Amino acid sequence: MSSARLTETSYIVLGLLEQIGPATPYDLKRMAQVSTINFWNVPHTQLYTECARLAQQDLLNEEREETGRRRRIYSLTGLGRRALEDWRSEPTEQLDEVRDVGILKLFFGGDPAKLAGAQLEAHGRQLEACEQLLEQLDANGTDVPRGWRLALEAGMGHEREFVRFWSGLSGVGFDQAAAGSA
Amino acid sequence: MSSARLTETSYIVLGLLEQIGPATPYDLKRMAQVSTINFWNVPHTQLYTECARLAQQDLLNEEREETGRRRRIYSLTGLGRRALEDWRSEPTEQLDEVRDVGILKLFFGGDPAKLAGAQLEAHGRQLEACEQLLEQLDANGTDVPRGWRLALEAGMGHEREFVRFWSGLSGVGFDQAAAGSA
DNA sequence: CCTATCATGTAATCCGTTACATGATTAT
DNA sequence: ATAATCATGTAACGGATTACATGATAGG
Repeated sequence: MSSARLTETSYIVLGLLEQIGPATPYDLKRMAQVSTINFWNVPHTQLYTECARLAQQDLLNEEREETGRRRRIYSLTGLGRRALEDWRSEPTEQLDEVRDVGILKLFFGGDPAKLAGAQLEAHGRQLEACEQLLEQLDANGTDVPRGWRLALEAGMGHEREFVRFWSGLSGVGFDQAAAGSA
Repeated sequence: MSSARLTETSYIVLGLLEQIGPATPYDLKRMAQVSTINFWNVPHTQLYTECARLAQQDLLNEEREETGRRRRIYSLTGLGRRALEDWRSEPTEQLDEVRDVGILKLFFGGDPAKLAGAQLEAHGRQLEACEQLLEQLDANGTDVPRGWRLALEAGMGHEREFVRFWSGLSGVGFDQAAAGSA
């Protein structure tokens, strides 16, 4: 009913619910941890509030367990399903920024070599984690959605690009970094 | 005085002020448009409020024009300069996500080929804009800070990676995208 | 002189983060 | 049983986006 705008977080909730069916916010959290977490993390508290918000707009159905914990269980309504489909089927030209604190420090005069050391370390670990996740996906065979794999590969591409970029700076001192093209 | 935490936006303001000296928020906006804007945009209204906030913490000095518009002019205090230096000289292992709506749609089942079309278009334009900016930087020769160029090159690397990724999907229909490794 | 656009700012709203808190479940 | 960790949430706060609004400047 209320016409508050839908954010990316909204679509993450709608999309996850479409894939697993009725679930609690906590279920969504666990699911996100092995899927979107690599490129779009959403803290668990937001999943609770976002589910409630979407329910208010009749995009989700909300039920409560009769017994015990009385957890809230959410599922897509027809309206929610349509909102998701509309969003998904509309290609976007939106360009999102690669907001990276390491690059920001570099921009404002941080020491390239020192930054590169820390960043290479971190991105290397991240890349390994991605590779492990990829293996898991492969192990599960065909029942993992196409998009999961594609998004993971996209993320890994950027990780490799980060590694490439920082590698070029890792041996470079303060002075040499200034040198332009030969 | 008040001990509110400093955000990346704070450091952008501090950093820009270090480079141009005393300036109004509007000056900062114009400066950002030819420098950080490519990888970290900050809306102009935030520059006004952020300057005020930093002044309250004694990180910036605030003066007002005597005449006419009575614009506020900000400059770094010693405290501000030190805060910037501390932040900048501390390498970070922080990994920021590449939150991209196109990838998100892909993840949730958007059509790879359709998305690729729109995304290639947009990223292609962006890459061109980067190249033009790079030429401008080169034209200005040596008085453009080292970090500007490095950050721009980092951004361009990611743009090229986007192009590479979506290119791989542009000819792919709904069905073929499912095919794994041979 | 009138209009349009640029310049400059304020205020409200809302999302997202952080802090906190308690009920289950498992391990020892 | 008790401690520790996992599960499940609520509430406060603050930064960021959006909407609005008015004063200068330039073009016609």
